[in-house]
Amino acid sequence: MRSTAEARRVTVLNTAVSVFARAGFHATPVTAVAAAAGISEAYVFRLFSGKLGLFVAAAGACFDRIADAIEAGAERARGDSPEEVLDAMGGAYAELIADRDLLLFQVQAQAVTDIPEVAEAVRAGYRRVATFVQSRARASDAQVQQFFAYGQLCHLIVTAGLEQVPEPWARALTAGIRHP
Amino acid sequence: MRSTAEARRVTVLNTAVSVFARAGFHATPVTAVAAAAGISEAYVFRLFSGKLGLFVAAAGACFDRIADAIEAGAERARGDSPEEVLDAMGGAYAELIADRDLLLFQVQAQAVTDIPEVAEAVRAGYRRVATFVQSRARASDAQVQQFFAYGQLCHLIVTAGLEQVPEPWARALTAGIRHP
DNA sequence: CAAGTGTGTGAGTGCACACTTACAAACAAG
DNA sequence: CTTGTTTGTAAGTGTGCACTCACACACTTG
Repeated sequence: MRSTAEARRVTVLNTAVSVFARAGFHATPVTAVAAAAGISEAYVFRLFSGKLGLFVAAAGACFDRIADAIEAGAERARGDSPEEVLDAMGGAYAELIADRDLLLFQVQAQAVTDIPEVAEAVRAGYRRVATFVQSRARASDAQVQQFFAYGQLCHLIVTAGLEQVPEPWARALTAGIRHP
Repeated sequence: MRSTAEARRVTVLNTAVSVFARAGFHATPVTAVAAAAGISEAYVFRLFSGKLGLFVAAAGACFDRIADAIEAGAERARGDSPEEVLDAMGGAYAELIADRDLLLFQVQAQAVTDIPEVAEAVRAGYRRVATFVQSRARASDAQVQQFFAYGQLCHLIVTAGLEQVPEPWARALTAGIRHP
């Protein structure tokens, strides 16, 4: 049974990302993530230092998964040009967030950046992803900026459910965004 | 004293935007907006149908102010080309969100779109703004999309406090964004 | 087997907060 | 002045939830 606690932490973290993604930090009781993880609320509190510690750790797990996916995507690029590599990264990201948990968790995390620990976790996450994108794709500042701008646009499209809106303005905002 | 209630609603709504902007829907008690507005909590509940009604009404007020600012900005455009009009609109928006309340409220609203009434309010807000931008600037779908993508990027820059980060990746993301 | 260590929980505790109700003062109309 | 309406509040009420603690089972080590 050695070190099962560490294994627990990993599974709890992944379920925490999914559960927090739906209603956010303040609206989801830790009972909810405990139940989803199949353990008691008390044990979650033993595994993590309070609800905030759990959320911050979940943010780390979330950005880890995103960074891994983008790094893997870069490997599948057809060529070496910034455009090709960025395109491959974008495709990998689009594929990853198809289930929406990772995207919605990012939105929830950004909403509670008034908590310093969360703000730092968000910065750390984007630091990792952005530095990798910039160095790996050898992209210009403007290209990196555009990459993230359209990534953030996805947040709006998904949270507002714009794929379901047939009106022209919504079609304009969602045009060309990969499989939403 | 006739119809002071309606005037109250307006002032409460504007303070509600500011107060909700800081910590979001679930983390701000209606006591907080009541205190900021200088009235009792009980009266807020009489003026609006529950906390949710207050938040949805505040969202309406928030998007009204944004739409008004962008419409006014469009009037100040130097020329009639889509680029010039979009630039003027962007400038007006940048100026408006200098105090951050309107920007942060949008982030908070997007975070609670799991509540259908909020999702509809967000859609209604973007419907108004996006249709105006598209028709007034006579911009292409791609231009409108880019306009909103970089608007969403501002959400990330502000919530994560990227203006304060001197590292290259953060400089790339904030490059050229007007006075943050 | 006894003692220790790590994994796990049930049953609280206390507090914050959404919402209500009963009541009061200001003002208007007859 | 009385009656009615609107603006406003103080003082609850009930509930949900973060966090704790005492306790139990599993497994190891000597």
